[in-house]
Amino acid sequence: MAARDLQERIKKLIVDRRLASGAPLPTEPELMAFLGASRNSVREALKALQAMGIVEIRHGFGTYVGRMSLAPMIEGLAFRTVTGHHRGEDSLLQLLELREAMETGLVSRLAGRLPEPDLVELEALVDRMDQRAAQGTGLAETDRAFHATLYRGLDNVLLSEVLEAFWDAFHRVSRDLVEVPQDPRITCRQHREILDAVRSGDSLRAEEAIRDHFRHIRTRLLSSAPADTNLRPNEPV
Amino acid sequence: MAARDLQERIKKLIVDRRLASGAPLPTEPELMAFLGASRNSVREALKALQAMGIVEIRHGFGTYVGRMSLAPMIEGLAFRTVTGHHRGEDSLLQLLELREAMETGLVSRLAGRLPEPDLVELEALVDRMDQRAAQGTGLAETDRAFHATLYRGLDNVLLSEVLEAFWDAFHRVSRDLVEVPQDPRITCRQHREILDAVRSGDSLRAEEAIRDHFRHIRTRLLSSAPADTNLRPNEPV
DNA sequence: AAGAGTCAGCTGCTCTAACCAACTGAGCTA
DNA sequence: TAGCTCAGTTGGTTAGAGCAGCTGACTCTT
Repeated sequence: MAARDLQERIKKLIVDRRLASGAPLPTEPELMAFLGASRNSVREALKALQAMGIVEIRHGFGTYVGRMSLAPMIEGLAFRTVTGHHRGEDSLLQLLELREAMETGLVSRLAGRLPEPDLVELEALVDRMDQRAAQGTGLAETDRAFHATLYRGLDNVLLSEVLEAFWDAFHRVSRDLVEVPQDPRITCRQHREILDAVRSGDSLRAEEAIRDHFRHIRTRLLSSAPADTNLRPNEPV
Repeated sequence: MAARDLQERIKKLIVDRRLASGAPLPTEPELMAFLGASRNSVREALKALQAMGIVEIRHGFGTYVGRMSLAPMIEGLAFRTVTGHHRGEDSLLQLLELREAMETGLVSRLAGRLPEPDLVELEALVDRMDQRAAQGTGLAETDRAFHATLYRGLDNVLLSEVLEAFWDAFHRVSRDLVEVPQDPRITCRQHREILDAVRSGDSLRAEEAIRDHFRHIRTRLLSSAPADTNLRPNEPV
């Protein structure tokens, strides 16, 4: 009865006092007095809020209002996908489809509207991808950066974060769950095509380029071995 | 040091033992023994997992693997939006744009592909909306049901849940944060247009119908008074 | 014999009190 | 002045006791 309330009351405290991200919360003893609960209960509430990214706890320093990133969502999504996969559902494929649905819809409204600096940055990223592909290094980082930079142009922080969150969840799960046969050169070519299409301002071409990119990933996914040997659903943060 | 680990180890336990949603977890004493931690620490870890929807705790009964719904994500998103709004950001508008971006992209691929039973159900919903509009009753429920039923046809549970989550977050925040001038008849008309467009199989028309719907909501949002009187960021569940 | 009431036992929930560990900053020392 | 040390703050962890919700078997009544 009390526990659920404590969380709500702490959230209410944050809102009422207009505490911004990074602002310090009352210390545990202060919260005990304010909420009229034992230290234990207060801590459990804080832990739950921490798990939601609402609060950030620093040992020996204090508790602060969290940055409220979508990190907890990634955790939850990743875990959900892993368990679903183990139960024989196509959860990973669904996650990929979710990304595809969003990105195909979004890239078309980006076509021709991306400012030159962003295009340059994307160009540089694709070049870097080429280098890495030649070296045989992993493309994950640059791929993530490419997608992040691309949708930054939408001028909607929330939207960008959601897209990145889905990217993170997908890659974390697919890395741990399936053996993906890499194919760097094709990936590079597809990203360059996406970039060119966006630059040209041709919405349909851009959309098709994204769709092609995802089709490639999906194919790799479906043709991959389950590789279910050693489970490790999550890496330590 | 230990606390973060405990969560991971409990998650690992769920994965390793292939526990499905609803399956019982070890009791607190058993977890204490298994994890080699005190009761308190175990409980804090469980509370955090509960906040993420990974675990479900039933007083006097036991702890179980949770349904891993996106409810926690709604919580987090809603809170984030509320605090952002108070800080003068257009967080609520961003949330609405996020929904619009997703739905415009998705409705086009639904056009002409929705099975007849779903169309009938949508028809019934719009009729019900008409009734309620005439009575002056709230449209929220039927609106939610309409959008949920619409995207059910995508055959992607995750996608549907994400859309519903965004719907929930948006409506919860907008209900608490701004005074929205209702306009039931226009809303009804727009939903009927969406339905007709989808039924006709005309992708572009469907997309435009959705866009029109959101444009209407956005207008109401921007023209509304802040209504910042009595904050209540979240209702008790 | 069938039904309702009761109680013992599980479960998780809350509290108290003590100590451990990380960090800060004032004061001391070289 | 530069560096160290140490006291005081903060959160982290443990222990043990009692409270509260639920289940199932046992008993008493009908």
